Amino acid sequence: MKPDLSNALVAAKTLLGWRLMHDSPLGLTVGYIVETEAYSSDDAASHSFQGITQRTKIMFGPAGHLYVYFTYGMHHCINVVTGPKGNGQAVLIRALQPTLGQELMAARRQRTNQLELMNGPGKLTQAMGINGEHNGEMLLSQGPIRLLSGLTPKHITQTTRIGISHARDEPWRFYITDNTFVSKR
DNA sequence: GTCCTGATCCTCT
DNA sequence: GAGGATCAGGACG
Repeated sequence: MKPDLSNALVAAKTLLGWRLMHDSPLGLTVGYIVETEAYSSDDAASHSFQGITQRTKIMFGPAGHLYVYFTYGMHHCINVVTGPKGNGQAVLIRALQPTLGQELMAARRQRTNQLELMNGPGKLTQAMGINGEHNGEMLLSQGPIRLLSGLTPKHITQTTRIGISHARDEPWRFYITDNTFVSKR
């Protein structure tokens, strides 16, 4: 079973309720995807807007790969590449609900509050042990980081994206309604 | 709860 | 050289 990654907007909604798994040397961590943002090819807020660069070339590759970038001098964020090859779309994973490996997540995060393990894009990469080494990983095969089917959310809330200065009025952020593990309501 | 700030460095112009 | 798809902690109320 594979998610519909034909375009970023569809994929951002589809991926809610899917699980992200990382089978690392230290142990297994898994969480439900509860919050996403879509970044399209003609989107001024997208890293791909300026065209292919060393950093963004993964975004222009085939769908289903992991795009990892480093921001604010200290945080990694992860995206699922979507759309046709050469188009430059992706879905940012903003929050996960922990389901397996909470002890390892807590150790990596130096936090024990379950709600604060992965309720933000920088937090979840730290909790899951994902960094720049994983840029380009294939998520739909038997690699160390994978997408697994999960639940179908009852209700989805659509709203504007967080932390951007361009295209800030576009309602391209999605989260599972009433889920307590999202980054912000 | 809200607001403000410092930390810290990669990427592209 | 500027800016960034962030986070945590402190001040304040």
